[in-house]
Amino acid sequence: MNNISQYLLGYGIRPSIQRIAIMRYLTNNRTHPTVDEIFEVMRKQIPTLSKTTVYNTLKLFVEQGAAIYIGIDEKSGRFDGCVTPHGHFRCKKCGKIIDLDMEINNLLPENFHGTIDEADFYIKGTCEDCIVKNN
Amino acid sequence: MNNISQYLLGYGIRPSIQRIAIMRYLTNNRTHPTVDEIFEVMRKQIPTLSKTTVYNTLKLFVEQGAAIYIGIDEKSGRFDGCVTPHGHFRCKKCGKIIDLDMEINNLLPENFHGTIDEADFYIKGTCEDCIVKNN
DNA sequence: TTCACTGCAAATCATTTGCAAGGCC
DNA sequence: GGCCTTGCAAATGATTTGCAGTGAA
Repeated sequence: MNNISQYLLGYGIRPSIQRIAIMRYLTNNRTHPTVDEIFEVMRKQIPTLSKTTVYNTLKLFVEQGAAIYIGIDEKSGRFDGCVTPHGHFRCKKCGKIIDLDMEINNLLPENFHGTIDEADFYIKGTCEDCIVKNN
Repeated sequence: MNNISQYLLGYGIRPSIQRIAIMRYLTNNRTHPTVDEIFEVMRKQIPTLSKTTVYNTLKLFVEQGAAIYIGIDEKSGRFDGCVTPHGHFRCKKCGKIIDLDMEINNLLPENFHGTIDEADFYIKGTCEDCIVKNN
């Protein structure tokens, strides 16, 4: 019983081989991958893996709160294994997504009276690396 | 020459019948509609209207800065004719999207050094109406 | 044995593209 | 005439669904 199994169990998720592998990938690689990126990398380790399972698994993770869905990319959804509230920046040049440390809950407007399940701050522009490279 | 034509010309967009109608719809109805919602309403006024034209037009508006794309809905893109920076809240119960008045540019983290093209603050949860109705 | 999980294939849905016709300068 | 705009149909790509096989409690 490894710590990823423990993590999943803490969110009420049964740890199967596939689920452990996908969660391990998410936590080891903070690249905010798409379903396809996860699938392509994981199939090398688990050749029988189906893309449906990747979809199922990520959907389950998000529903149970073990991962978060990031909608900053218009083309396809991205996922983050870090569930602590923070913002996201996407570079329009290189496509990279960078985490922004922000206390999002402090930023809520005063005149807002609903309950909050999720909050994300999305920024798009050009990252420092691309500015330096003059891309 | 009406004021919507003027508005579009100010963004370098030639005002065709379709473009004026779609921009008028966006500014008169602050409902953050999807392409499909716009198409269904507009085809009653312009029966020959094609969904492709709605896509083309909204894409052009966003490129030219006359409207903004809202990625808060995982299913499909939404659009806002108000280009002044502000946040968005989506109620998970009724699906409604509400504008949040916020000076988004004041919220950027200090350690961030990229350039910014777009910024949006997304919140999801339950709106006041749905809380009152106990939906 | 039962029930959850997996994986394949087919279906669906949003969006894009190719291309021909129409309209404006 | 030439170019921009439009609209239809087909293509694409992401995601979901149906269903049968597998495996673990």
